[in-house]
Amino acid sequence: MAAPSIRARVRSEMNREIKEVARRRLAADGANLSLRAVARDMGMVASALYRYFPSRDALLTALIVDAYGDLRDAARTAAAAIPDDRPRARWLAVGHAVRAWALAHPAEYGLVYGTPVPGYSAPPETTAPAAEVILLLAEIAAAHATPPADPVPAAYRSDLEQLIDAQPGGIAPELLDRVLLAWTQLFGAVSFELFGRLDGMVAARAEYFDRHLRLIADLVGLPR
Amino acid sequence: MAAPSIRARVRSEMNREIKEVARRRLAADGANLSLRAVARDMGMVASALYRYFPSRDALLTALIVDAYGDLRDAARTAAAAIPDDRPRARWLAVGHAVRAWALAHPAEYGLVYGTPVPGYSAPPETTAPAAEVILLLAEIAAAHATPPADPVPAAYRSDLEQLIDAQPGGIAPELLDRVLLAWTQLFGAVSFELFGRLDGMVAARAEYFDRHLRLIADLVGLPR
DNA sequence: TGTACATCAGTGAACGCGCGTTCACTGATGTAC
DNA sequence: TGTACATCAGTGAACGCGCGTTCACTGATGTAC
Repeated sequence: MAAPSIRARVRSEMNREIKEVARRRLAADGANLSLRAVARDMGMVASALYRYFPSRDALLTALIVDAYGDLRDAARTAAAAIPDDRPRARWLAVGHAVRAWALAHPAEYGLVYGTPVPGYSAPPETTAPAAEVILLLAEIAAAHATPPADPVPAAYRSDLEQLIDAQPGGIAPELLDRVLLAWTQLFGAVSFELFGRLDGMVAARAEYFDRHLRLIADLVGLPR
Repeated sequence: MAAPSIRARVRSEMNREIKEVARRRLAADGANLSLRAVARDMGMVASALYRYFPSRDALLTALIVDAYGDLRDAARTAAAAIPDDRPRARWLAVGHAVRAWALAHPAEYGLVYGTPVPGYSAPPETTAPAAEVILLLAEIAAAHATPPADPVPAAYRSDLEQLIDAQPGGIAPELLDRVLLAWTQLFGAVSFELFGRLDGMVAARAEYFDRHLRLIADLVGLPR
């Protein structure tokens, strides 16, 4: 295979830089990304961006896919740093990594876990990356957790079974139930902090979040 | 006291109608409320709105205050419908009422519990109404719940003590801790559903939410 | 009860700004012979 | 190795739209005498 041409290398470097600049704009202005603002920051004319992304939505989509990927990497790295025989510590590490990533990249977090951007509907290519963190949580739980046996209502149970069919990994519905609940609560806690709901109430943010994580770990049945 | 003049009555009716129309626009377009769109929908010219609200932000603020009030009313009504000696049922009723209100008023919910609106910072008059649901949850819990004794980290404990000083109602810090956690998880679960995070995963939304609520009730220590 | 004046809701034009996207173009870089 | 041609990144003007806010104005409604 031939080495990529100079043009191709410059092109992909440009691609990267546009996204980088767009992330900064997102951080400054919130979710309403403006192509013209991105172009200004790059010292180009707005129409030049169309060489790289066919539309504003395409750029947004790329940012979303990147955000999921970054978040997954942060979570995976944190998990890998804890030995396999300390599942609870690993669980906590993943949770704290998710929070740390969100605090470091609030705009990207908002893009992905915040109010949907009006007029933008996430294309199918964003749905697979969206599930990555759940999968990681499920892995940790499946290997080590023993959730309390607890009957699951029928309609919801069939949702669980469909998920298990789609992503076979040998997890019991009862455990997947707990993993989903845990996943919802994990991101609920992060969003609350990030979107300012704790302002003026809880100053000890890290401690408060850690408390959530431990209760969630209990919920999933991870050994203490 | 004199009866309000016709002019005053018309004026307050107009005020009400503007907010009503704004809510509908919010529902259609998401959080980026446009004054001109509201004016169009009312069949007036945009500048006429300035007779009623001094700026777009003032209108947003009014909508936020109203939203908190509505949500509180929905929660209070649900609580009042359950006899005092069935605290767990009352708790579940409040939770389901919050979710139902959010599903019925997604835009207003997003305004209040979603990603902060860029360029708008909530003025102080919105902070008191924001706490209303917590207070209701705390009331139910304080009267009936016995949370597991559980040491609270020092920094976070002082947050709790400050909250108790600000709103004295004879609640123990250990219980307020659980109420805050419960409140975070309650709204986390609602937001997840509303912002589309469950799409393609959980179809049995009500059952899933109910599961959250029951676990949260356990967490707070409400008797079964 | 009638008249003069003040209040105030709503109009319409304008200011100055921002936006996404299109299009014909220039000029540099790469490719084929 | 040199030349002719194709590719393609970036420009700049333009289209058609939307926005919040201001301002002088008209005309109806209310108030004071």
